[in-house]
Amino acid sequence: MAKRATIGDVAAYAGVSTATVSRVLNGGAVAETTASRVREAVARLAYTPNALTRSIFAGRASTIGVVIRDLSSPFYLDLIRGIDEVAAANDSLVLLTNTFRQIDREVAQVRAMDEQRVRGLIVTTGETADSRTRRMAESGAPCVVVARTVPDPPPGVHSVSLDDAEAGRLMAAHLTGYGRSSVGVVTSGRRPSQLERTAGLRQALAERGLPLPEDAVTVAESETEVSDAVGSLLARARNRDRPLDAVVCTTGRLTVAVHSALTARGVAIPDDVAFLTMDDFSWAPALGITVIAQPSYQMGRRAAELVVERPGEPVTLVFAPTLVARTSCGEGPTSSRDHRFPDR
Amino acid sequence: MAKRATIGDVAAYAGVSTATVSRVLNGGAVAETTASRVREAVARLAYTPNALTRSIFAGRASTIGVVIRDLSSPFYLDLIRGIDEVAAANDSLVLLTNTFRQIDREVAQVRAMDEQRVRGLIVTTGETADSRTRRMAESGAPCVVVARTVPDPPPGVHSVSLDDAEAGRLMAAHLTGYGRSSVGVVTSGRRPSQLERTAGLRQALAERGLPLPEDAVTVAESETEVSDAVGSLLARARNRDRPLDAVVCTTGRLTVAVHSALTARGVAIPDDVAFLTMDDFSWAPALGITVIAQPSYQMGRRAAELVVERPGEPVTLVFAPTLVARTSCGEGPTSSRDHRFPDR
DNA sequence: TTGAAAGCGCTAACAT
DNA sequence: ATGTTAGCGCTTTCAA
Repeated sequence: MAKRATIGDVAAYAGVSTATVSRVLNGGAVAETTASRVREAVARLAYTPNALTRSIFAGRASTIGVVIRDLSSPFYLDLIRGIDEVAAANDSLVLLTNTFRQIDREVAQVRAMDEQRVRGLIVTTGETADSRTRRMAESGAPCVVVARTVPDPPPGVHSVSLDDAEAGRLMAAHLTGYGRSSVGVVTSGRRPSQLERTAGLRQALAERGLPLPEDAVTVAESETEVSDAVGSLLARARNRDRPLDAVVCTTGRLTVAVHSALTARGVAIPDDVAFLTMDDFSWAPALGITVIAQPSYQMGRRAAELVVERPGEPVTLVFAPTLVARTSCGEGPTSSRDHRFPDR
Repeated sequence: MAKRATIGDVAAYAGVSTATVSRVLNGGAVAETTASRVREAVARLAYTPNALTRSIFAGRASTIGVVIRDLSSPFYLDLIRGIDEVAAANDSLVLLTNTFRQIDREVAQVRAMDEQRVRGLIVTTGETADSRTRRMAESGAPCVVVARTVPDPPPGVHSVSLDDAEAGRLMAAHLTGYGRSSVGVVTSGRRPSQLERTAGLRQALAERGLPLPEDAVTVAESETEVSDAVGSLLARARNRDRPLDAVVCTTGRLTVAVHSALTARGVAIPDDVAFLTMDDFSWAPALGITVIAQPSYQMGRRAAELVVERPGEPVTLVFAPTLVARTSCGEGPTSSRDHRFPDR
């Protein structure tokens, strides 16, 4: 196992001091003849500077930490792509971890990022990790919370999120515009974003004189729970005068599962029920599924830019959702060509 | 911007030496009373050890570098999930970059990983970066090449790949078993894996007396080129006695595009042509698309394990592809229930 | 223009 | 059981 050349080796080989080598590497005043001798030595010894040691001086690493809850969600994938692009343009690498939706991992991983002295942190975690992100921000590492707003953020703590209530409202407007009035919801738990989407939907429905009763909202934490959730929605409707004519899914993660559960039960989309879900995805055009899209790639870019640009005041960025109409809610008044996905 | 507490601050606060603090942190022999005083100081000062400085001693960071060609491919996503899982179990973080299929980025990013003194590297790059990975391996950072085998690998350089020729053979066997004989291929360029899949397909077809002429194989590098590729396949078939009855796509990245191109031209699957593609994906069951699946998650795990376990001899792991039969090649002899995806 | 030397935050011999 | 000291690989004064 060959030892790596250090700056000292290069200096010795070139017959200069380490200070001189450092200068030619980082651009100081060096005579051209000396410099070329050093470059020669660098090449000969295949010297690769140690970024770790370098960071010790800067006080911080050049990496951007990213803690993702669920790598399998298309939203997060595009988010990462956006982050990565900005990082690459700023000579940063991305230190990535996946929490697999486990809170204890979230905390451990944010701590690990802190230990790595990341230049900044982008997290999609719950509030549990907030105390640490605050401390990190204090010590000079900007933290950007994604998919959630932070109440009363201190300097250095920013957030990038979607206008979730508006997403719910868009859903209501679209559905009612297509003549649907009895909506069932599959949602995925207690996260603020989930709750606000449902709340926005409920409010906008109410404004149109349509109630969204509590038992028309079912919770499915995982894909396996979706089938039951959809079943209960369908069963509930059967006991009423007004049959279910629309199913809304508030998280892109469960789109496949909800769609499958509906299809498996012989429900025709959109003839029996309209189907409307969150987050655009590559197969949505082919399947004709109408979605509320988040500009996830842009959100990733902006999050990374906040890390790089380190604004003095806390920044709260709320992005607007857009509805991409296809055919899963029926053929409606306006039918425009659909070439919206992908958005890069 | 509050300065961070260092080990020296903790030592001073607790009235001990830095060596003692280091011992309680890393488990040396310390009197319980002293230790608790130190822990108290750690808590008071919110001391978080600097992993960077630590790595300087170890000679290496605790991070695993991962260079991915295309984050948007489902194959790579699951690969990363596997890597991340193993990394987390070994107190490692994943340093991730996306090359966006640009060769110059590949080289720069592998170099960046080297500078970060990653504990090991997992790359999906072309041969261009091989000289560097060899050097990294020499200096003690195991490198695992994914989706490609490395000819004559030196110690520390491993590979994890799919038996691509076998994938092609599986395709041929399935298609012919379902009575298809005139196959068209959409492939994505000159990568070895792509070529071998086509070669395997051609060979197995030939064994059954079915030629796969050169012009039945079209290349589409990007999604936008797919429509033309599919068009030329269809046009070519029209000028022959035997119409096209199967379309094969050799890369999961282009599945949507090929499927859409076919559908847009009014081609019925599987009635007009059978459709067979690479890589399982979450919508495949719903769409009834038959695929050749790679155990991408397992491949990620094994790749990361090679980094962690650092075997002395070069390891070449070739995984077997499996065909997941659904309905896109027609209803065939054996129809088994399909619950294969996901595989975690 | 260049070198000597101090020091970044931490660990690991070596003493005590 | 604890402290002292010498680095790890690099940058950066401060002199020369």
